[in-house]
Amino acid sequence: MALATPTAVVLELMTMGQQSAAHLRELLRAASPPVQVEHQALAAEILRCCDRVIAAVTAGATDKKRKATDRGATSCHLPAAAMPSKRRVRGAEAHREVQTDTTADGFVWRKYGQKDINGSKHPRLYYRCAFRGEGCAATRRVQRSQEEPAAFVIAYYGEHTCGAAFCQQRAEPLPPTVVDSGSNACGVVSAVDRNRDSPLLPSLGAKQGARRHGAAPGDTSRRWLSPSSSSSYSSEVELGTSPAEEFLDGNFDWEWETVVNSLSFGDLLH
DNA sequence: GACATTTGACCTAA
DNA sequence: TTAGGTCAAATGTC
Repeated sequence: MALATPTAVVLELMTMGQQSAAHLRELLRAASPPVQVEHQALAAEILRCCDRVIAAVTAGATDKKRKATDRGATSCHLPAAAMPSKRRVRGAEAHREVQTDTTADGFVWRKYGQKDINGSKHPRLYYRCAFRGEGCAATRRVQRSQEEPAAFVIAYYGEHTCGAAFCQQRAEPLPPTVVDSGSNACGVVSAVDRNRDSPLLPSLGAKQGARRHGAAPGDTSRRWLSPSSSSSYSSEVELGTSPAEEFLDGNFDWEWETVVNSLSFGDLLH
């Protein structure tokens, strides 16, 4: 999904959200019997947030044009996370997505770095495909939007050869989708905690087991166990958790958990 | 003990 | 020279 500039994407999404919120507000106003005042206030609050984000992004874009020759992202109102990469010449050209609440995309990623970025209060996280050892060179860069904490700007680099080759060789393909907690700043209970006792996901929380079985090969190879060497390799689900407090503190230090469960994907997804 | 994550250092493009 | 991207040793967790 190749998108336009991140700024355009954010604007488009926020405009959609704004329209939806406005629609919701009108529905609540016209509701019969009348809904509670708090509900209307909530819709109005959502609308205000959208307005503010759009205003901020628009201002940032204007500022960016004005300072086109200025390298410093710090001087720009636009969140650094939404800025086009100033440089990314290693590897294939990226495409970029903005996702809300989740960074899950159906692939298994391994974090290999984190960097504080100038002008952004949230660090940028670097992931590479967990199956790098199988020759998959895909990487991605994840950064939470400064203006919209629930939104992640995710840039992808390289192509997944694991999905096309490695995964298809297996009787049990990698999950085509991901169970994700919906990392956000709204105090959502982490998926791990939620699922730990779930009868559907009996082995969630068996983090160590996930590491031993699921884990990705290659990379700094001495520490990576090839899935093909594991007799009990099973489906993996990547879960992102983001304690609201930590995020609000600007730490953005959520933990990615790679969790193995013994269920089929069909079971997992239904 | 085995593995994932963290984080400081290094590399390199702009 | 600066700062984004990556590496790899140290550390933490199970």
